[in-house]
Amino acid sequence: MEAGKPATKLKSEALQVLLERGLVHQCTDLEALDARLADGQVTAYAGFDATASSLHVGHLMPLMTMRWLQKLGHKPILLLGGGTSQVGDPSFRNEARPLLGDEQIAANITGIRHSVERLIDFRGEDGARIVNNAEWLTEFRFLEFLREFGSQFTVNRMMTFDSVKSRLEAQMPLTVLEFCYMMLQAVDFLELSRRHDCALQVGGSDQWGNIINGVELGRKGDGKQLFGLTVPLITTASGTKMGKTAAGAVWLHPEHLSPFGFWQFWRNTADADVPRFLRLFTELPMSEVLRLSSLEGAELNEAKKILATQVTAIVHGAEEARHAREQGDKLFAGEGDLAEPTHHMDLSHLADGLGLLQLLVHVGFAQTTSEAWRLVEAGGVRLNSQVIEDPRRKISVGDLKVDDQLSLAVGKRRKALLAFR
RNA sequence: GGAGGAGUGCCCGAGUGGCUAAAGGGGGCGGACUGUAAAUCCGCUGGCUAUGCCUACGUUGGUUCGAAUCCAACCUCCUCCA
Repeated sequence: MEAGKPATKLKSEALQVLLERGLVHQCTDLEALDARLADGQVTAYAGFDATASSLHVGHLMPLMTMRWLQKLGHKPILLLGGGTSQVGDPSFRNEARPLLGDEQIAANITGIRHSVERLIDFRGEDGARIVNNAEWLTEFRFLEFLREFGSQFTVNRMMTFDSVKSRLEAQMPLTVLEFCYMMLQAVDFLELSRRHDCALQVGGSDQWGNIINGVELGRKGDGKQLFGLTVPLITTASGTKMGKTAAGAVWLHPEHLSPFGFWQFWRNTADADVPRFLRLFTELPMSEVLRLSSLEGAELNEAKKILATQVTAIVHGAEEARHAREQGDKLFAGEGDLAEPTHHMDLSHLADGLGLLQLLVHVGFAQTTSEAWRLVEAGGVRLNSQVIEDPRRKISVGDLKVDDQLSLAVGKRRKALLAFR
C-alpha cells in the first residue's frame, strides 16, 4: 500500500491526518488498521537506538506520528534500544556499528527521554511510556530464546529482506550478531503486545523489514494481528539526508543545541522544502499550510519563520520559540547582535588569554582547531563584528564589551554571544 | 580446491618508487552576489596555536637514502575453472 492514494474512505481520524500530513509511506494492512484506530484507543510504539544522548531532527518523523496519535486519543510508547543497541541494526548499512557499553547506554536513555519530553506527553496514568528493551532482552537465556523464537523464523525468509540483501549484494560481511537483530526487534514488538497491548509499530522506511518480522511473529506466536506503519525517508531539496549541518546533527535536546540554534536550522530551510516541511513538521491546519506554501519569492521568508517557530514550539515549547524568533528577527534585521548570551563562561578562562580557535571549537562552530584555523584564514570569523585574520589571536579581558560579553560569528548565520563572569 | 583481479581521504574515483596530504567530481564549509533561499563565480576541505611537526592509501612485516606505488604473509571481496 503506497501513500497518497487511499483506495477507500478512511474511517479513523488518525489515519486521515497522517496521510494528509504525508507521514505514511507503507502500511501492513491499511484498512484493518483504519478499522482498529476508529474503534478505540490503540497503543503504538516507535523504537530508537540509544546510541546518542539525544534524538535529532532525523527522528522527528516517527515522533510527529506518535504525537498525532497521542493527540487523537491513542497511546504512544517510545521504545529505547538499551538491549538492541548492544547488537546494532545492520539494515541498509555496509558495516557493523561500533558497540556501546552499558553505562553509556543508560546515560543516553536519560538524555533521550529529556529531549522528547515536550513532544510527547508522558504525564499521568494514561500518558505515553518509555520502555527499554534491555528489560526483557537481557533476561533471555540463549537456548530458551532459540527454542521459543528461533523456531518461528526461517533463514530463507530472513534472507529475502532488502535490508539484508543490500549488505549481501555489496559483498560485505554480515555477522550472525547483526543478522539476529531483526529477530530481536520482532521479539520487542511481541513483548510490547503482551505487556502493553501494543498493536502498532511506527518506524522509518528502512525499518520495514524489521517491522514485518514483528508482525509475523505476533501472528505465528500469539495469533494476534499486529500492524506496521512506516514514515517516508526524507531528504532535503539538495538531496542530502535531513538534519546534518556543519556543526553535526540537529539535536532536539536543548543542551546539545540551543532553541535558537534549532530555530535557525528551520529558518534556513531551502525554498523548495518549505511546503513539505510545513506539512510534516508543524501542526498548522492544512488550509494554512497551503496558504503559506503558495507564497513566492522573498515572501517565503515569512513562511520559513512560521515554520521555524512552529517546530521549535513543538520541541522546546511556545515560550522558547517566541524567544528564538525575536532573536532571529533582531539579529538579521540590522547589524544586530544577539540579545541574550548563548554561552556562559568563567572569567578565569581569560586570565592567560583564551585561544580563538579553542573558543570556536568550544561553542561548536568547528569540530577541530584545524577546521577553526581554516575558517579564520577564509575570513569567515568575526569577533565583536570585526573580521579576525590571525588564527593565533588570543582573547583577553580587553576584548569584552558591555556586561562582559563578547560576540562571535562564523559566516552569516552562526552567531554566539558569550557572557563571562 | 585451482587460476586471475581488487581494497585509496566524508562519498565516487585517478594515481604503479621521490615533484603525493595524494588528480578529477560530488557533498560540505567560507567569500562575493541575494531574500538568512536557489543558481553562478572564487577559495578551503587529515590532525596539531602551525609557514613547521605528526598521522594517513585493507592489516602486519620487509626491500630502499626514499613506498599508496616493489616484496612476503594475513584479512575481506570479485571473476573464471572444479
